[in-house]
Amino acid sequence: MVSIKDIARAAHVSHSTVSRALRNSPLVNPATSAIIHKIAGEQGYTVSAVARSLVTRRTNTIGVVVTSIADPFVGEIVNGIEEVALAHDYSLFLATCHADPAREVRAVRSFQERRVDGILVNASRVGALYLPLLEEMKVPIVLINNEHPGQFVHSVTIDNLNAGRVAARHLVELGHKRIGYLGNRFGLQADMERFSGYRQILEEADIGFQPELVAHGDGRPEGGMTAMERLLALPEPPTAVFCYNDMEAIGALRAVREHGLTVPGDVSVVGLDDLFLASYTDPPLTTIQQPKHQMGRLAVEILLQLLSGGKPDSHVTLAGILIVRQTTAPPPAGRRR
Amino acid sequence: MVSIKDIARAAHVSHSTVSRALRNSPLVNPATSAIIHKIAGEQGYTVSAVARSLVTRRTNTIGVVVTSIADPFVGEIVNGIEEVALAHDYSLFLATCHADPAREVRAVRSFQERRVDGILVNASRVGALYLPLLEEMKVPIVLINNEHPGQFVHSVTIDNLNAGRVAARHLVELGHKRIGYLGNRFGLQADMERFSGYRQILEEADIGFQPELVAHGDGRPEGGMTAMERLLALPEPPTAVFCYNDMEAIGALRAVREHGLTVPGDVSVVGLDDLFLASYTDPPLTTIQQPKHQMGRLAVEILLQLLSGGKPDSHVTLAGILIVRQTTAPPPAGRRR
DNA sequence: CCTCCAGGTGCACACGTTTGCAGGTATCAT
DNA sequence: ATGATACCTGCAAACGTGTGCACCTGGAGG
Repeated sequence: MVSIKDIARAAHVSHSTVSRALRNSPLVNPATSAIIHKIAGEQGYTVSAVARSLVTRRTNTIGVVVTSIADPFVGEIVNGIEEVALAHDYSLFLATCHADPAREVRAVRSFQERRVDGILVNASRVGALYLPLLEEMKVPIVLINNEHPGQFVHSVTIDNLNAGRVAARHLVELGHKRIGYLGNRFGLQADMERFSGYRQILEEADIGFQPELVAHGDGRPEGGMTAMERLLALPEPPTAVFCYNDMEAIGALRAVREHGLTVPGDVSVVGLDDLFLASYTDPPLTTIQQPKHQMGRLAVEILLQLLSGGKPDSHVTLAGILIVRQTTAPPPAGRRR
Repeated sequence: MVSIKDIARAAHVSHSTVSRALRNSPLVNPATSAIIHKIAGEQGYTVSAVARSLVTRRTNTIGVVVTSIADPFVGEIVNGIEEVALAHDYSLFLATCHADPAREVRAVRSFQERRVDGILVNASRVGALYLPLLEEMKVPIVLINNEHPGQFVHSVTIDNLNAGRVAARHLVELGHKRIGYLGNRFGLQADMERFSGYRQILEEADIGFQPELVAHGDGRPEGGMTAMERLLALPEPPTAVFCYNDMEAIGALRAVREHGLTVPGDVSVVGLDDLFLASYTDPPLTTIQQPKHQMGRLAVEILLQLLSGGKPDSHVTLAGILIVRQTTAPPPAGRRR
């Protein structure tokens, strides 16, 4: 592996000059610089980021910890992250935790050792556990889809409360009276907030909250399916459900289908996320669009501001948008009052 | 940021001893080791991986370049990669190239600078371009889902040819005579091989290859949909299609639906990949299962063998398995001969 | 001819580790 | 008392790069 000293020897200059030349410093004579560049090219030199990082105390890396990279939702967020990271010449360390706090702290600890410039966390389950640790390390951290009270912590989320309200209101306006909520038992705050929004609308519409219409899945199709089956087994099942996310909604669609009912004829379904596949369900899914890509971008931008000494807003919330497709309709005639 | 020298000062020993103690070297006295560990804990010391890497000439990182991390297929592969990487204390650099050769070489170059111990590439479009460059760098590289003749290059793929054969044979055995192929114009070898398998079976079954029954998408639902529309617009459309992957199959399902036809009543559909969502399409998708997770795992394992001086098989191919769900059935009665 | 200045270059140290080698101190056998 | 041995510790060099500072050279101005 060729180093700047090798080049220095070949060019009959000191390694300092080589270092400067390769970084295109104006201090070095254009002629010698040209020679150095030429030799560097011939020898196939590539600078060692690790040696550079040691002296500059900057690694130009950011650590990203997510629940599961196989989840399309986080995939799109990471896509956004990668995009702006690349644009600023930052590289990404990726770690998954699969909702396991132990793995999450392990990932963060590993990032520490690697001296990442900043950390992005999607769906933290522990937070409090290692956040104090990070504070003393002074590694800026941005939470995605998860807020945390600490004053050194920044976050970007969607407005979950409002998303719940918008979804529920859509169903109310269609004339539904029995509206279920398919939650996510691993959803933490996000689940609570979406539920709150849903409940608020029910109260405001004088429909009232009916606890038996709430079931919890696991955020994935399987969980959505079994949760929906529970609701369909009720003596008087709901005519509409608002799902924690699109994945559960997909499971719900299947449950309805297997129950011999149709969507939206017998029951309306609203998702949340607007994954690419929401357009390809049958029928196409009505959902709340979450600006996943933008969330990723924004998270990195906040991080970069922090790194350059800026003082960005500590908690950014984005609005979700209702996308009406074909899984929602007025309740079946026999069930209207 | 506290270093090993700070601890040395506090413990009244040399930094060498601290280094050894923290790595639990048997050379150091258990008593002093205990003191050092205690102080290190109090001061919140974490070793600097970058300084260590500089001297050990190992970074314990591996670079992963993929087309798009938002693609569920690559997501599952990366999941497998991450799993065994974590188990061996390797961290992952992630970069996406979006099928852009320029971005791909840029990613690889960045990995070079970061001195990754090895590189994993999913779906290379250039390969030849930077592979020679890598050879002289002696960075082991494993291609996933893409072979390359170079003798220093390793790869893991599924048996595409056989996958094409299995899919086509399944349709032939159901009685289909007009079987279409929905390819991927960006699929390169994989597309060619799957197509070849499909074509072989048609020849062997004395059905013969009909060029008009082949259309190409882009590997995503949109592309699959428009390609399928072209086939459906034929005077005598196919009664079955084999799709390059599940994503295109999902698009195909939608095209059929919007054309007023049913699956599998009017046309059968076979996908390839067996994404998690294949179970949740309507009807659930018949497909060839690709061992995505295992491919990721295997790729890393090969890499690790290379890193420890082993000589693993350079080209591993895995078998796909036909998963029959509900998108395939005999052709409609009127169309049978 | 002397002085000054600007443009280039090199010296030396720093960054935080790891590690071969030498040295130092007990303990023990001779 | 001397030597050998085992155990522990420190010295110093190395990894590859960046950078403040001093130095040198040549040319311009006085």
